[in-house]
Amino acid sequence: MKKGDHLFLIDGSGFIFRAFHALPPLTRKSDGLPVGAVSGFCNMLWKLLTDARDTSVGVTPSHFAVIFDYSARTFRKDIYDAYKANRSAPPEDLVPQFGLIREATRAFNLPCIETEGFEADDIIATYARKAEAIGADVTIVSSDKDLMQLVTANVHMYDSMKDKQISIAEVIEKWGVPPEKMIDLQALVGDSVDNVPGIPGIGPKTAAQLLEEFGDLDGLLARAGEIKQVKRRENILAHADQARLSRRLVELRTDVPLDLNLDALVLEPQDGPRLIGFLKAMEFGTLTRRVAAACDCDADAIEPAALHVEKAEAAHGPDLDAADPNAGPSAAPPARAGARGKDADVTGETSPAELAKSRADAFATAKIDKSCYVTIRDVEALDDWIRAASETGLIAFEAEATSIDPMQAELAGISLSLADNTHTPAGGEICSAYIPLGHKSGASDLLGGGTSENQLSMPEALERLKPVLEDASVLKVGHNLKFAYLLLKRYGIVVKSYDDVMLMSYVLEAGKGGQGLDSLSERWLGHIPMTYKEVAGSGKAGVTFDMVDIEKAMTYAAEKVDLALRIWLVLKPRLVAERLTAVYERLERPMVATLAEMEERGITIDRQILSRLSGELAQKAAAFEDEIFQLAGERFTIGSPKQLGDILFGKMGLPGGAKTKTGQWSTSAQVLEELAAVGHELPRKIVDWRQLTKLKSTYTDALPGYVHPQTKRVHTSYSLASTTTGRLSSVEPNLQNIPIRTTEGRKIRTAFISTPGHKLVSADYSQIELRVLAHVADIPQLRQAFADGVDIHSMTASEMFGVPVEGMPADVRRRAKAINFGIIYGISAFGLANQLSIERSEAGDYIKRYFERFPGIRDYMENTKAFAREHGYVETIFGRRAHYPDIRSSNPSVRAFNERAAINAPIQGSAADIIRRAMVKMEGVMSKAQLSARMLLQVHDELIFEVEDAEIEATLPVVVSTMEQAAMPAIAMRVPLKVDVRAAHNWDEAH
DNA sequence: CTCGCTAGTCG
DNA sequence: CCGACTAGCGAGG
Repeated sequence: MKKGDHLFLIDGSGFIFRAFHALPPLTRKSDGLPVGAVSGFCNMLWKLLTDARDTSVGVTPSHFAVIFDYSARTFRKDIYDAYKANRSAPPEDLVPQFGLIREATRAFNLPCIETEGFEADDIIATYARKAEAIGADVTIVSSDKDLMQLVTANVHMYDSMKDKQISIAEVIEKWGVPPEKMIDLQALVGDSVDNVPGIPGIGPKTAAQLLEEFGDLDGLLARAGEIKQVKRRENILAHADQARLSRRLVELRTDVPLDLNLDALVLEPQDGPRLIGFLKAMEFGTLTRRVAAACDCDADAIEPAALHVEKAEAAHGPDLDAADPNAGPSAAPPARAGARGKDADVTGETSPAELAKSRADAFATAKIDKSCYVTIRDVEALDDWIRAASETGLIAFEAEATSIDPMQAELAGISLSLADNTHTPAGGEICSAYIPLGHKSGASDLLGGGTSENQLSMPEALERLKPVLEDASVLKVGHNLKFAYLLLKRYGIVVKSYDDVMLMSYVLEAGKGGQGLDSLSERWLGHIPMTYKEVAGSGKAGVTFDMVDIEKAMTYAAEKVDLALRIWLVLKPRLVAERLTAVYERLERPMVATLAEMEERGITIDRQILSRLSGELAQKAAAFEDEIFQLAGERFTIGSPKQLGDILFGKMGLPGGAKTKTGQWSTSAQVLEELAAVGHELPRKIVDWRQLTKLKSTYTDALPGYVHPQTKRVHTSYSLASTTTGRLSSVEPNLQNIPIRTTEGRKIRTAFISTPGHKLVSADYSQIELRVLAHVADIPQLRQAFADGVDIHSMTASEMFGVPVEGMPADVRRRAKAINFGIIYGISAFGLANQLSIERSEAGDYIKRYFERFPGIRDYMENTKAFAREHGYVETIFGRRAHYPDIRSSNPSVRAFNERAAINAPIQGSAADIIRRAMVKMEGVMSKAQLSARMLLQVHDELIFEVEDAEIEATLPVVVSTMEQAAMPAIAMRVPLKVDVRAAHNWDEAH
């Protein structure tokens, strides 16, 4: 150790007692072993080891040790027999945790120090003084007053639970004397807990005053006769020896023989797998996840460690304070160690599945009590909630705003929900609060409504909330967190460490129903929540949330977070039980921040181009309308399929083809094309008119309306949980269906442009779904074709029809291409016949021939169907599940439809997983390569970036390799992935 | 004003 | 034949 180093000394014994009383009585899930203090201890160590700079310690440790009391007689007992004789046995629930905390220390690869005959405090004192002598700085992690005598300019204390540093000034503030006089002060005051006698009638205030006047204890005892107060003078004179004895008891020894010298305390790197093994054995899921992420380990692959400590008897914890001190609504958070009911988790569960079940059962019937919801209107109450969140490390939150568009919304308020003990679901206290921040006075105010009275100022509240929202050691729970994430990012808060119950449910139940908070609440809690409409009205009578009466808003907002927290408690163990944690952690949760950033960036569109196109389309469409009315002999609504059908198949008597499922004549493009092909003029013009009006109404007219007033860009919103297969979807506007297949439509893409000095880069996977098929079904010819880089449709045509690839007629290839797509879609003769406009029997022959050539594909399809029938779901190569409950339907067409979807889902879903992996990795890859490329859009198999001109050349290969390697290392694909990439100033030319 | 239907855009 | 979203129409509240 040298000058400038920084030694952290953890008062392990002190921490155990304090954590035991301050933290919720957490028990290990599987056997009810009390582990609350161990959990708090591990979280603290992790935070100090990874994040100490961000705490109020403000420095990173170079040396680190955890010090414990050696549970035997100490030298103080020899001095004074009654020393610590008042101490009662530690609480029953704490006993097994002593050993576990020592194990935890070793699992963190930290020195675990204890010396017979000395208390932890003496060892700490010895190390601190030695380090100080060398010129190193010391932080003692403890809030014990007995250690305050050690504080100097270079030795500080740190209260980890309050995140507060204790330096000279804090000691003076608290005790009225500087640290070096703490020994004398304690000698005068005594300590009834430790049986340090002191002098009767002298408390901290008097002691400080006396020391101020007489300098120190010796000075005081020598001149005690000068004291005016009779009783006080007599007490001091009578108990002078007692005070001297007390001083010997409280003064810490700095000469303890040390087994490890200072250099041996140097901070060693973490042994990730070992630590994860311990944390898994303790069932500390959140911390396991964090550690795994930090050390880039796969937690799922690590076995829980075998603990050396004897497993305690599974027992209920003691019923601490039975009464709830916070009965009745108040703006105070639920008591930390307060009332708790039956601990449903301790009733003998042994497996994650059983825990998941008991949680689900407990919550399915738990009553939701809205009477405990509160409004936070003052800083004190807010601070109480924030402190409680920091202590429990878990809080549900939601941002309420004036719009469902996070790019336009203004914050109206924030709701919070805390559980006093996350492992006492049914009986535990879950309570919620709403912090109104931007509410306006009601509409009755003719002046238009000013800011409502009696709410916290938004900047002040956000300043206080920011640290906890950005604190990686406090898990934030929410529903559809991307909304709050993006909204708060606009307010300067970047939420760190979160769980999204919408995504958790999506991973568990995609295909089984909606993932809205209302659906989840009904499904898991049997509770139907208030609707937004009930609170804010709708349509003409609707108001923005900031105009809603605060009491009403509070109930609605507080209920939402209450539900989110309960759903989290139900779903979190289910993820583990169903072995879906990796899917959630790798493919879902990281997408929240990735997509929020893409949405925030948006893309520039050229409104002039769109406006010019709109004009052209309007002119052309008008010309078609005239001609259509001429040919029809009357004016009618061309856009009405019903009216159009009457004209074509009624009045004009054309041969009607297909009917829709409601019995109407179909006027689909396919029907009209067939009529046009046999020489009818009107259907052709209808088809053309439809194309023009579609382009105009859906794109050229609509897109400019989405340009953001401030950013001047278009910000789509991606939905992470609306498809069964794992694909994203894009809304408001949908930027995943911008035209490309016709030259007219394609022009719209020229309106998507890069900012000056930049280009748009489009990178798309080539044939990713067929490659996935070749991988999962393991088809030799397909694998070979992709390995050789040959045209896959030509290869298919060649195999099926015996036509050489060289000089293949375009039509033969077209048919093979349709068959290839059909295969991915769970082919049917009906569908293929429709697609190719051929007879169903002919399509059937094609399929038969295809399966003869590629029997592995038929096997894959049959196996997938059988799996889906048996399990009700299918899986992607990364383990994502897509559920098809109707695959067992007795209705043959419903069943067949579900079978086709089930065949398609692993293919489409695996491709979706691959591009998700690429997206999650992309940002880190770019920053590592010191490139500033910004990912803007995702279109299923394509990513669009905006890249500075000077960096294009360097960026393209990075994009390509990140995308092509995206399946690795989780899956080594049997076929290569191929990515095509181009840069240009607009999307049309880049694609 | 809401909702289902038809149609058409994309991968 | 798979997966999405949106516009316009028109029926029903």
